[in-house]
Amino acid sequence: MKKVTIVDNGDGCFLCKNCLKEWIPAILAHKKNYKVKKGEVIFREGDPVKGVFFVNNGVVKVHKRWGADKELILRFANEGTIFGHRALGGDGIYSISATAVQAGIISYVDIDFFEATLKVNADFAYKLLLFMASELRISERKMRNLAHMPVKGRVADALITLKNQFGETPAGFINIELSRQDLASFSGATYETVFRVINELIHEGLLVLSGKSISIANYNKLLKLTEDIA
Amino acid sequence: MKKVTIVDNGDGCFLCKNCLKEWIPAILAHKKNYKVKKGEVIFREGDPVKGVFFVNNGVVKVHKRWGADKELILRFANEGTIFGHRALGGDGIYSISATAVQAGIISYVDIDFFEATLKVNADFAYKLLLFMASELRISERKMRNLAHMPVKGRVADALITLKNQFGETPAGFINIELSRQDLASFSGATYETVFRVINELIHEGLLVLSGKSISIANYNKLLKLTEDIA
DNA sequence: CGTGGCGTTGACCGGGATCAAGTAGAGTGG
DNA sequence: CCACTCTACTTGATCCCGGTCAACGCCACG
Repeated sequence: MKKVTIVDNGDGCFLCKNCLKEWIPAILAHKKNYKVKKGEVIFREGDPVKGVFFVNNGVVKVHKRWGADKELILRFANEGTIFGHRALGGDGIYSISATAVQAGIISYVDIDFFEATLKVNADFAYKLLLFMASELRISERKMRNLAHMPVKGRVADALITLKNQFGETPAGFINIELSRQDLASFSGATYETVFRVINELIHEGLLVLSGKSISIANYNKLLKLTEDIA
Repeated sequence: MKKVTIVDNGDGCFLCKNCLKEWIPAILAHKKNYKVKKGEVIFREGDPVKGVFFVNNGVVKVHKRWGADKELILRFANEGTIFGHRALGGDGIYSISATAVQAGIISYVDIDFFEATLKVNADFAYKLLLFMASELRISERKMRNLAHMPVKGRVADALITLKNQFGETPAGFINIELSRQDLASFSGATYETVFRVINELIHEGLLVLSGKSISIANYNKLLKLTEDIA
């Protein structure tokens, strides 16, 4: 995290939009806010762990590298979502990277304070626990998909996930601006393949494009591609 | 879980061999022990969630199906390890299956009691939290590997993982009896491919076989296959 | 003795990665 | 306003890893 601008616009909801309002006061006193630009790296695999982050505003991708020029995007964190918490109890080194894909404001809480809060506050720990259990279920599904589901299904799954997480614009387009490269990394496939697959999906009438924006034209058929009855 | 034998041999360590001894008394009072046979299904994807399990003894595979005849083994739980905890906060349906791969004794704690314990006991919740953070890191690494690492590397990684988790016999063989099919499912590849890859590794002098038992003959070279410098 | 499960091996082939090359837009400087 | 560069998008050609299918050997077991 280099040359970030410190801002202090106070509020915003953490961890999960609705469930943790009661703990914000404790955390508020100990957090710092940073403004991040699009594409800005927040932390990188191999960096020493300093704290835990929350997205106040904007979108952050959590990703993991392979070799020099391959990555897998594990998830996107948007407004109200924690990230960097996987570092808890680890070896003090981030095992993943976090990069802003849309400009925004992120909050930072140092790891010691965060751990202390968790140890003292069973309800808070419990909520985080549930969140992590849910992340684990998502991870396991994604692992299974990467192992067995063809690319077409994975792209469909990625689009559905994005729609669910970010919603749609009034015009019906998935409400996130994502480079094709990022969509590919999120699907676990190459740029070119994802491109071709999206074209297929358009020709089959499941998707509609407008510039870079993607709209799901036939949700049910798209969903069917993610099922395992092949 | 059908026609299991209830036994009561009392002790054994949970969650993590060394860290949770102090909480055992509370859980002991509310757990039941079951004897499981090799190959016995403990619960299945789609089953309603009733509780959380611990392995007292034996080995359990946690796996997820794809279609009729494909699966991915997510992890193995051995002595002292919790499983089924991902169901916490979910929709009340197991998203994965658990099957004994070696006969043993498992403990069962019903979900309500387990949740109540977590909510009341911050330290306990914290320990479980750390465990889940570690599982998340492992999952993410595995996802990345499934997306980008060739099968040979994944098999190498699987063997190293097994060695670390189960140790070696005095003769230097990985101390778990695993069908080739399970090894394949754990590596995220097919039976035949894994077979060929293991042959390669033997010819290259990295592995030695004795019946079904596998011994790692050159750990460093094996490890090198799991690195991303390709 | 059959029979069924697992191990073993070869032949085939297709999905998707890789490579290469062309196009279009967005900023930049003259 | 135009040339120039750079990055992202688009598309075709090729290749190969690894999945699929099929066949056979082997041993355990009813």
